[in-house]
Amino acid sequence: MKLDNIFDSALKDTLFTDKSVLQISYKPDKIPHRDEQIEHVASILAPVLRGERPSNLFLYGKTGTGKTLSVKFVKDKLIKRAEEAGVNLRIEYINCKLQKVADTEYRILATLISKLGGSVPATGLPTDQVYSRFIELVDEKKQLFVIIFDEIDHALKKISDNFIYSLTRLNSELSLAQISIIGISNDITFLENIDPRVRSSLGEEEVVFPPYNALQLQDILQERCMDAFKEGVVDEGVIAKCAAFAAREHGDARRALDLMRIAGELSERDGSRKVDLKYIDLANKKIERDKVLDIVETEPKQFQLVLYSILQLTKEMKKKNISEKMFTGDVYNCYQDVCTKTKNECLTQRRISDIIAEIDMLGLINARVISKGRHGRTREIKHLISDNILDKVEAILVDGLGL
DNA sequence: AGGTATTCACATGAAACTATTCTCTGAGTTAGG
DNA sequence: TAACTCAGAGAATAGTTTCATGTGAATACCTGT
Repeated sequence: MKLDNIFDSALKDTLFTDKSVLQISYKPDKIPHRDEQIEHVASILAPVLRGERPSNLFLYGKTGTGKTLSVKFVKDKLIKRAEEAGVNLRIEYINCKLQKVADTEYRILATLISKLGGSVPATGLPTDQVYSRFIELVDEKKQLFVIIFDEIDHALKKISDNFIYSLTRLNSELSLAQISIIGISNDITFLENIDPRVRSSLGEEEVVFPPYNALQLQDILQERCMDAFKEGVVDEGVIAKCAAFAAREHGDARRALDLMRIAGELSERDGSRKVDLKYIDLANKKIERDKVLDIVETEPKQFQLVLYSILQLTKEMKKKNISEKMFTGDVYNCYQDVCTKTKNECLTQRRISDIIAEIDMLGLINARVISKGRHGRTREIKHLISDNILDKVEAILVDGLGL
């Protein structure tokens, strides 16, 4: 019986000792190649042990460079030491990217309050009341309060700058407690286009997390694989390749770990006793594939319509065997046809232009602005979806659009 | 031939409009005293 | 009477349209040799 085999192998032949080690949520007890940053952060925050307010701190670096991990690491140690030293210290971590948790001013305050042990209704209260409730709670005893805003750029896109600004100015209103803010962002340009007042108050100190290089990634993987996999399952070469893959993607450690985990899962499913080189390739494809499919599926209808039009046009071009270059105008015409056919409302060219630019940002298409001289300026568009998932993508689109 | 001016087909920006979701207020309701 | 609920006014927000302006180079048009 085939099923039995599957279940049997799931029970017996697992390659992992502890898969969670490779998951993002895992907190290792050492963080290789981040000593400098960790020390820096620690030295900035150290004054809390003397009961002084530390400077506000701003961290940036691309995804998967260990920002969150390092901060949490320092946070835990610091809390421990503060307890020993008898300092009243609170450090709260908030991820602004998680919608429903903290992507509006109100919600951020609400989460903070609930972490402080208070409670507010999920909705219905005026924001300034929540605000004063928060102040009240913080100020009820002498303490240092450090708030960590992860992915702060996400929040500030939606919320007005002066929320953070007023948070930083809050100290003057507090008599007993003191507040410090740690902002984490993976968009380096983010600080440049916000209110300068916020910039200077938030960025009293800055720490940059550079991307890992291939060798460092290799170290990290090595370390984790020792705990995650059984012995002899993963070869040196496999780790090296995995590191190389991730290093190409701006040194994203998260990516490297995902790759490793999925490669492990795939080879386990195959009943292999080792994680082979080929599984890294497979895993890479799978990640890519899942990412693309996920994007296509979750984008709004108008995006799907545009993407569908682009795919249709590519097909037509191939049939007629002309070069597969297409321009905004072509796409718009095709899009209009598709809209009438599917009875969707048709947006302006202006909007489609923006949508095309956005799909470009998502990496599904390549849209380059070129000038064709007398024949105007336009975008030259080409889709980047690899052939082996084209059918799947199309199926999703057809399904989603009710064609 | 070489230089300048035009012109195309959109790109890019700003402002206004619209529909939907959130916030906030006060009236009405409930339960306990 | 205090607490709670809930409808509807008003504000915030996202997505879009309208209007306006900008852009790079192939091409048309000169100009003097």
